[in-house]
Amino acid sequence: MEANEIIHQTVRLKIMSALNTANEAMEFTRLKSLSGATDGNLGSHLNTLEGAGYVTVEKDFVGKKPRTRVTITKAGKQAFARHVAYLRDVLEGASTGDAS
Amino acid sequence: MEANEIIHQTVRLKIMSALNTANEAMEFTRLKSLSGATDGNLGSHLNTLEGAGYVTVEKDFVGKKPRTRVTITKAGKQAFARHVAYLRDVLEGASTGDAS
DNA sequence: TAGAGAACTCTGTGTTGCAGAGTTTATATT
DNA sequence: AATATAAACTCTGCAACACAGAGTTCTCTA
Repeated sequence: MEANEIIHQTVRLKIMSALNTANEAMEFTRLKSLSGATDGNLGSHLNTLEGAGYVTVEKDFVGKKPRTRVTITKAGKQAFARHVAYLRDVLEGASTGDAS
Repeated sequence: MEANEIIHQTVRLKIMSALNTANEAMEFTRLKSLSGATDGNLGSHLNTLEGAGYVTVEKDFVGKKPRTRVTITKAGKQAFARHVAYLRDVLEGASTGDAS
């Protein structure tokens, strides 16, 4: 089993976990305070996740304020679940892994 | 709670987890096959971990062959346990964290 | 008109991770 | 004696990354 380096990165791991748990769209602002990232940084991480097909990003306006909402995709959920399984494996020494 | 970036890196996470589980010295060669890292890379990761005080590295000779053995320290065990707790927190959405 | 907030994009800097080459020491092989 | 092999490195690039911070667009509010 292999680590998913896209998901493993700490900021993205927080984002993916939050989205996975929420199971519904979350706002940019929410993710920002949750992850502690700056605007630019968060935008870039979301681009990475979107590029991987793990999240979708929708922009609309509420009244006149822009709103960006992020939702985890099916592929994202699967990749996340797989990575969590990988972590469990590694952390519990469950892998008897001798790759030699 | 904060991520431990030293431990979080995938190769080092594997190493720390293996050492923590083994609870005794492990050989360089073993860690190499286990982590999949190249010689140089593994050496450098071990330096990082040693520099952080998470492992001790002992060199000796068995017969005439050099042997490097790596052992997790008390501080290493603590840091590892804390990071695992952090991961559990993040992964289970246990942190209601709003850092705003 | 002057802020303020949302959600960026862009640029620059510093840090990493990694492969691969070269090094040391010692044994085994021819 | 010469060669090869193994262990465990160090060193040198290179490419990717994370991050801060500045600048931008749009709109509302004071």
